[in-house]
Amino acid sequence: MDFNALAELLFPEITKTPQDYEKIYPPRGGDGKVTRFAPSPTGFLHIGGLFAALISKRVAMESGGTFYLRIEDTDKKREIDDGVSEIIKGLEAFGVTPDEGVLGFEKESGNYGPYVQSRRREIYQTYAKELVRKGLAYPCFCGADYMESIKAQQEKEKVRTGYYGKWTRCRDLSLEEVKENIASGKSYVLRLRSPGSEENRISFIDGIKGKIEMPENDMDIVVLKSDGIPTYHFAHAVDDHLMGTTDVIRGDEWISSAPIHLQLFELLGFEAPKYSHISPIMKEDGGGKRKLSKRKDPEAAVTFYHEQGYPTNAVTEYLLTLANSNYEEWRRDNPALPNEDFPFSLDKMSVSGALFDLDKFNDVAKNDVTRYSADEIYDFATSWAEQYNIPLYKKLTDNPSYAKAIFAIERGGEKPRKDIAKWSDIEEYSAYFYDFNPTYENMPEIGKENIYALLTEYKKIYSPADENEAWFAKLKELALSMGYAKNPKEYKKNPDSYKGAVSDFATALRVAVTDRRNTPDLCAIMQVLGEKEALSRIDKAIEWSKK
RNA sequence: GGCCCCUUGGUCAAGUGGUCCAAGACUCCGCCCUCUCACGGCGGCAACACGAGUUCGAAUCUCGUAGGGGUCACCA
Repeated sequence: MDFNALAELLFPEITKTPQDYEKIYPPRGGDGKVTRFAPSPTGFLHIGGLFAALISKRVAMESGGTFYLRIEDTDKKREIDDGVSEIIKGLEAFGVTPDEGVLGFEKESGNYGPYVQSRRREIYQTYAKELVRKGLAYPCFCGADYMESIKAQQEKEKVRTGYYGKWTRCRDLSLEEVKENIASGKSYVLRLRSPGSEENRISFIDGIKGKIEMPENDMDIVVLKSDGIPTYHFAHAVDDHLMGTTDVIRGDEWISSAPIHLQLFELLGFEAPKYSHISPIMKEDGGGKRKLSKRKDPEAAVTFYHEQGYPTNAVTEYLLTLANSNYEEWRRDNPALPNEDFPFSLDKMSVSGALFDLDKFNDVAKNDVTRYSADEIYDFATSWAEQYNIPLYKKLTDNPSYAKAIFAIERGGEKPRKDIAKWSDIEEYSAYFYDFNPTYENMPEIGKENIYALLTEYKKIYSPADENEAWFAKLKELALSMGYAKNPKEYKKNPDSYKGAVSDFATALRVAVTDRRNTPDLCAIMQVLGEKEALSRIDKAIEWSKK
């Protein structure tokens, strides 16, 4: 067989050679690691994708290397319209921005492009042609029907399914036969003539899982589809070689095709990258675990966190705790540092899949929120509300300083509150500052007449300028003078000698002002409300207690 | 089914042959602090999948079993 003739027959229009491309894309120099995120634009960005991208970026950052974004759009059937922009938007929202590659629609940076596979057709074909020339690839005219029939036969015989060994009908077609087939208009794919054998064992060192040993690939896998577009396997080898990727970090569903990839790199004369296969993020499902599914689980889509209003940084922090469990410890020791400063390490990655734990995530988010100032929270919350909660947006922007004052209550300091995990919590958290329609059903059980007396007396001593300590001292003094015990314990000891405890008084006042039993510091709340509003609320409660 | 990966409390996990009658975090519970809640402090429940072997000694090494996951496309 004259492979050169076959190559020319198949790729007459390809005039470049691999050497030409090697010149155009010279090795990158420097010893930083080059990583990439290479999704296909088939849907929203998945949390697992974000996870892989985050890790890839950190690995590059850690070594002073480069992290780039490549779009694998070789399957036009599954592609969706906004796929690319969804991915870019998603990455950007969570701060996983690429240093190089695809930046937006028709927009990219870097010297190793194009970074969109559909624009690299000629490159793939050049390398495919070379493969044919070397006798390592051949056209295959077996259609879907034949593939199905051998699959059925193989299943019947209980042997491995696939195009290999004696099942390869087109492997040894003569040049004449190929010509005839093409002339008669038959479509074909280009297959690898795999030199491998199932008997041989190959192994590689995975950056996360360690040594992995598998049988060598002996399948004549498709390299170019009938439309001349490469399969993932082939595009992966060509692109990651040409783009100088040193470390491929991807989901562990790829482990099983690693032998194909290793073989491809070898046959093409490329140095294989270091592979690190990360386990998928799982979800609890009726006692068992399963991969987070884009279909069934809303929290699988990165947009979920956006819609709920989780701080984007909290998502990153949680993902980092899943990736490197020492992250939490580091965070505790360095509460003020940006998470970029954390020394990320691939070999601390867990080998098994972690369950996504919403409780834990909420805790991470709450802690994250405690680190923001009232102004920052205001900015985050308004931009979230503008998109997802217009009534809240209106409230917040009508009076920014009022809103900021609300967020400032008990913020900062030694004992930060952890009420807010996500911006959508703010509506409920701040409700009584805006709409006040009290039911008073939370009033303490001390009798309306006592509440009446308490509140009327309180008005006389209320001084809006009082700070917490003075404020409470006054309240306590008044309560004691009116026959209340200094604490619940005291009251319980002698319930008959008191009308209640100071805490009942505080609760009555709290309910009068907020209609809730549980709130942050009441003194601060009254200050934020202002003297007029506070007094009017107290009056309202007094009115109620008269009935 | 073949091939491959995985297996420490409910969850995330530390642990690389003795320092482990197994750390820490989340959740839950109790107590303390306390004007409520929260925060914080103290304490509690709760785990090395199972079985053999190697070894003076195993969560840690080996083998087997079981369970979970992945993959077997002209999808990535």
